[in-house]
Amino acid sequence: MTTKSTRGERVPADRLPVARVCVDVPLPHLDRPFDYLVPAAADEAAQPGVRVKVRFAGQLVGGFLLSRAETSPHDGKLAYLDKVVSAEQVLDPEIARLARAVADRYAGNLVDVLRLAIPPRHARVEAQATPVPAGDAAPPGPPAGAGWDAYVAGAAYLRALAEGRPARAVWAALPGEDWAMRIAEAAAATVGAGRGVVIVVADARDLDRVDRALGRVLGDGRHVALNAALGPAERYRRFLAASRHRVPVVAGTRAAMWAPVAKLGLVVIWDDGDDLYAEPRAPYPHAREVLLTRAQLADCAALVAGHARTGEGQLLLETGWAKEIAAGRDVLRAHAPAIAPTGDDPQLARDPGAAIARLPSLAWEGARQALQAGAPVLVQVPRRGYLPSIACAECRSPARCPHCSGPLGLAGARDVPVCRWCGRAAAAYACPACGSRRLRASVTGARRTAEELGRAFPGVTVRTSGRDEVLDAVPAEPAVVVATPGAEPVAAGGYGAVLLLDTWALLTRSDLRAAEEAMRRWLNAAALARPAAGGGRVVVVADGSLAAVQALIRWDPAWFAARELAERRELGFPPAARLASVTGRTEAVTDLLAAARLPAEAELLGPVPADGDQERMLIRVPRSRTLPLSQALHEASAVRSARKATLPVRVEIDPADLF
DNA sequence: TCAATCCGTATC
DNA sequence: ATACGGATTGAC
Repeated sequence: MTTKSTRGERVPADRLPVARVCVDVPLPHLDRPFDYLVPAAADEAAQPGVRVKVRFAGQLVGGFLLSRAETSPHDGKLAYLDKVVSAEQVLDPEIARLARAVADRYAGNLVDVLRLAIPPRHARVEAQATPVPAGDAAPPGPPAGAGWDAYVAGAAYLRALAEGRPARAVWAALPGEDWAMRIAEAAAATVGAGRGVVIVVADARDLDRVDRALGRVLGDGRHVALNAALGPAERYRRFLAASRHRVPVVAGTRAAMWAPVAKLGLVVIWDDGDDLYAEPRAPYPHAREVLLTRAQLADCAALVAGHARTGEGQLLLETGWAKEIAAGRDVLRAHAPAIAPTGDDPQLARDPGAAIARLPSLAWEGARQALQAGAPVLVQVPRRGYLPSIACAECRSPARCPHCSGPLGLAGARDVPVCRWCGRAAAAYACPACGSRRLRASVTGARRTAEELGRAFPGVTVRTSGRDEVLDAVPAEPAVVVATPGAEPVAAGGYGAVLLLDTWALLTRSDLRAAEEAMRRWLNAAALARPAAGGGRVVVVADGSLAAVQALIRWDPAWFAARELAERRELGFPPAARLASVTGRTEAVTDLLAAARLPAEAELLGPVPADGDQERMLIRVPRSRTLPLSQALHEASAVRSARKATLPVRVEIDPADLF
């Protein structure tokens, strides 16, 4: 592969002698292709998508060959490619376009996105022939699609996939749904049309479910699972299985959204509200947005799925970009458990001595009956560690800034609430819902629940599933299963009862998405219960008049999402508006914003203090101004980096943590 | 007048 | 990071 030869003997390739290269230098002002000459000896290997080494500003750096051209617009003389690292075309043209679009949208660099999209090379793996991937050896299973008949537009959607049409849907999965199997069926329909599929789930446990379902529906060797936990060799091996088009279907956690497949026909994201979908590395793209962009660019089908519905999912429906797939009320009634609220007493909840008081009698009774009937009981408790926020002491509405609707917090030891977004003090705060002027801090959840419940139900097995140790499944026998959100094991035959405790801690988080997130977690847990006809019941320990609780009781995620979106329109929050955050030392933030030619509609909020000696500014624009905003911020970053500004500034579009 | 050095800027 | 060009300085 080496193109090195004796000095001076290199000649350019006859045809398309120019290689357009994305160099591995993550500086915003160098975020554009650079042209190099292809030595004749490297002509064959220097195909679009290969890794190359080039001399750039005196240094040897890596890069990706984006395309070949006959001529270059560059005035100066071109240098030769130093070498083609390997002939493996790891950057698919579809992914190259996607990565550029994502970089543009998130005010980031192409190289940064490519680093997220393409796993590090493993030469030994690359030299091997791609093996047929291992999977559950089983003959292709049930006839695809029957399970989709329960949904109003379900059968039509599968038909569209089978015909290779770019159908886009937001799917509200029924409680108790074998969603992994439905997704596998959708994948099979798409594969049947000769197209590829990319499926993204939030964590390893969900991936296992999808992996098994795909094995059953597609048979062996038709898909790979890309797990973030894989070692570098296996990760690259599976990436190559997709990249070399050995499999039509890729399923995986976040990074799998970049997986190349031949003739992409469908992208799927399950439970798109999960915060694991927010990429923690620059430029911080969200998996849902990446996949929707991908579907848009590839003109393929998309499926945004979950028991819950996010504001973003709702927006896709309201703008007409996607169609709804949901079950009718009668079908829903047949699948849903009986759900009832029971008030909690905040005084008792705060008293560490009142252990059993956290289990109101309705919840206790529901659990007891389920255990007696021989069924397991799921108890969901929040994880500790949420940011303390403040809420009305009377009606518990989260306290929001009268000026910009940002969350109020208590700064320092004083009692004056201060907005976390715009920094204004709200000394005269009165609750807009009930008029009360009394405020209280929210409490965090407790982890002693397992022991407490052990005492509440003597003789019953108590199992826990949480961050440290996650249970996949529990048998259909009496047991109390205490789990944190996202770690709920599936129960064979469903839980007899699901108890949602300490909801207060979830609902009063100062996060913009607190209610949406609480709703999502409750629905995901409640979906594991048996149908009401089979004795399944859910008890949510929360005020029954709260909208999220109402939506849960009626199992109406659509109503709740529409309400949330309407509220965010009112308040100017994402996804109804676009927000960017700029975080860094004061001088740096000021410097960047001074250089930024922001859209005329841009509204600046802040500054507010951030970690360490940093501060944060928020910039709000209408959704339609997203690209001008990103472009302005990227350009301003470019000006700073060209000037060798040393103080770092972090730019995020639609930041995941809006406090 | 020329060479050594400094500074800013582009990096193909 | 490094390399190059134009400006600047200093010695003859």
